[in-house]
Amino acid sequence: MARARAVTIKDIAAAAGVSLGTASNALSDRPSVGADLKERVLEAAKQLGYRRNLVAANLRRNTPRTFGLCIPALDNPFFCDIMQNIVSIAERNGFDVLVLETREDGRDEAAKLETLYANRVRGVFMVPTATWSGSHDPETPLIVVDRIRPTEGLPSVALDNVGAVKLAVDYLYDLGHRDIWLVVNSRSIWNTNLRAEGFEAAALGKDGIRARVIEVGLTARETADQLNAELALARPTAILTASGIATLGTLRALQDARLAMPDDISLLGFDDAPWMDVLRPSISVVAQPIEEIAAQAWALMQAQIASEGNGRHVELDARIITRESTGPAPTR
Amino acid sequence: MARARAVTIKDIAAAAGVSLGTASNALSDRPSVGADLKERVLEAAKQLGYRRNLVAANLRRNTPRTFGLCIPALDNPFFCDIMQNIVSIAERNGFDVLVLETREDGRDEAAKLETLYANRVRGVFMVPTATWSGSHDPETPLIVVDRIRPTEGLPSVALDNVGAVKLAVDYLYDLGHRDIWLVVNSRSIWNTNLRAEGFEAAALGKDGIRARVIEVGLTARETADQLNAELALARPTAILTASGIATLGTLRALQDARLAMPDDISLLGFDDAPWMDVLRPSISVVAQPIEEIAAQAWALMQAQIASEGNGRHVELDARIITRESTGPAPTR
DNA sequence: TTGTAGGCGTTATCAC
DNA sequence: GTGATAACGCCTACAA
Repeated sequence: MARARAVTIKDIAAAAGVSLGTASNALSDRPSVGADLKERVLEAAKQLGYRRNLVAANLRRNTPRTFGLCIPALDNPFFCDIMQNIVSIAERNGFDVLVLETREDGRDEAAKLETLYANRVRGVFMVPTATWSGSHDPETPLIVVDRIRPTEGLPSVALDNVGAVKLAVDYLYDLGHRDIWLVVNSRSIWNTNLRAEGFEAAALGKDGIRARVIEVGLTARETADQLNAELALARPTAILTASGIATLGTLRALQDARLAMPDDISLLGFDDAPWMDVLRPSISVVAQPIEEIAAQAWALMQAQIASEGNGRHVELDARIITRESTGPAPTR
Repeated sequence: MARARAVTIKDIAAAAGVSLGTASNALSDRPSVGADLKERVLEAAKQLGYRRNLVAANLRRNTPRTFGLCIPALDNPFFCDIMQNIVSIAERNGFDVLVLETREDGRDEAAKLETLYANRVRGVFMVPTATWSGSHDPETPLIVVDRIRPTEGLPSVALDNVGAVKLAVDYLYDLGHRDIWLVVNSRSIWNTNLRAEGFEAAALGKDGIRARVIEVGLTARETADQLNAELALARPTAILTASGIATLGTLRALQDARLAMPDDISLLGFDDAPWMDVLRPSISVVAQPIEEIAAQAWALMQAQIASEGNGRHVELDARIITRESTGPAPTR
């Protein structure tokens, strides 16, 4: 499709009988232009169906109205939520978002970042993979989202993972649970490992609690199978999970073991999902404040662009959504 | 953050001691450049950390390496899957994609489309809202995805909705079901209405079948409540749903009514989701070929760019994923 | 094979 | 308040 030449500012300047500069000023709504001329220019623009060429504009002003977003997996509901919120805020502020998927691949990630830089994005929001080298363009503001890694002090925003788990343990403890398991997919993942550490730390401070971390595979199926094996040997009164996948797998294991929630056992999931609110019993969860995470990421980006608050790290609090899967500990 | 001037082609030309044109040719890997010079240029580029400015390049050649994607809702797993697949294909082909969310709002949609055009995207993939005016830039290839509307012949790709439902009805009929309901959220939505029509048509051709369309509200909760009311009065042997939301709501209703799947009743959902495979019983579904939809959308886009096959419409077949929620009709 | 120069559509800086 | 004119960084005839 050979694109016809689009109508440019020059065309409308000619049509309105003004100079190119004046046309530009009028179209950009700059103060220094007479009301009558402005009218004429705008009219001509509408007549000709003028559409500002943002790529030219961006080239000229060197501050594009585009942000970049690097997400590990676009088919993951949690990341989709993050994306949805960031895109939404950006749009509200008149920015576009270039979305790239890194598929949890560190090599790829570096290439994706380069692509973003080649497009001269104004800044990058990034959920880094575990293998990210950390290398980035110091000229382009970069906000790390959700996953903080023990690296150079990049500005970042994430859940207070330790606090979240502590909240969960408190909640279960107050319901009378003394025998609690944490199901975690892999302690080699930074966030879930933090949650496991938080779990152990929280348990340490409680009287008469028997807390145990069950480390399982990365899929829901593996989680279910391995948890089933554990449940054949012993049984807690409550299970807390450290991720959405773990929640799903645990749910399956409990159904396989014909344990009723919350009468036989309480289940407190991690990360909310629409179906959790609908199923019977609906699933209580530790929910991340995704909107707030996105809002803080945006705020950090603005600060970074204004070169304030370099390297600040923001941690946000989780909240517990109480539904039907959690209840008082059974008295045995 | 006042961005320092980035290193340009001019800088590396100077550093390599060649002319600007040669530098450009070398960096673009054009044939007409000596091996030694090319080497020197590439070396200089690496030394200085040169990064091609794509916005300048795009401006010059007027064929950006960016596509636009308009999606109604970024928090919907089905659309996320579509997006993931399109983004993935685009990336594989060296293109970026600008993602915009229309929130099912037709006014917004027009504005979003304008944004994309302002960025001079190479083409637009779009899942249109019900209220889309259909207006678009004839110069920019537009591929309609998932939702075909009875409009001007835009190239489009979608599920064969009628065929999908026919497949589902055949499947249930063969299992012995004669009393089948279709739960559909709203017949004012084009796709789900097609599914309802397909359901009625498919049932017409079957001996001794009693088929009924239950139209419910737009949320899973409403679906559950309204279906519960219906189930109090009568009960089919199988329920087919017309969307993911409807599936979720139906599931809740069945759990509320304490109907066991598949012994009391069979449930065949629409659109697959990870949790459906994990829960007990796992949910059988009519699944859309999302990868193929994305691949076809891409192919249509390429054809459109080459100005072939204008206005072609592609329909793809659904397939049934048999899991535990469907089984032979109970003999009463 | 290499260098030169014009232009893509804007914005911004000047004179007027 | 308005109008030339010079960038922005790159690509690409075309000339050398």
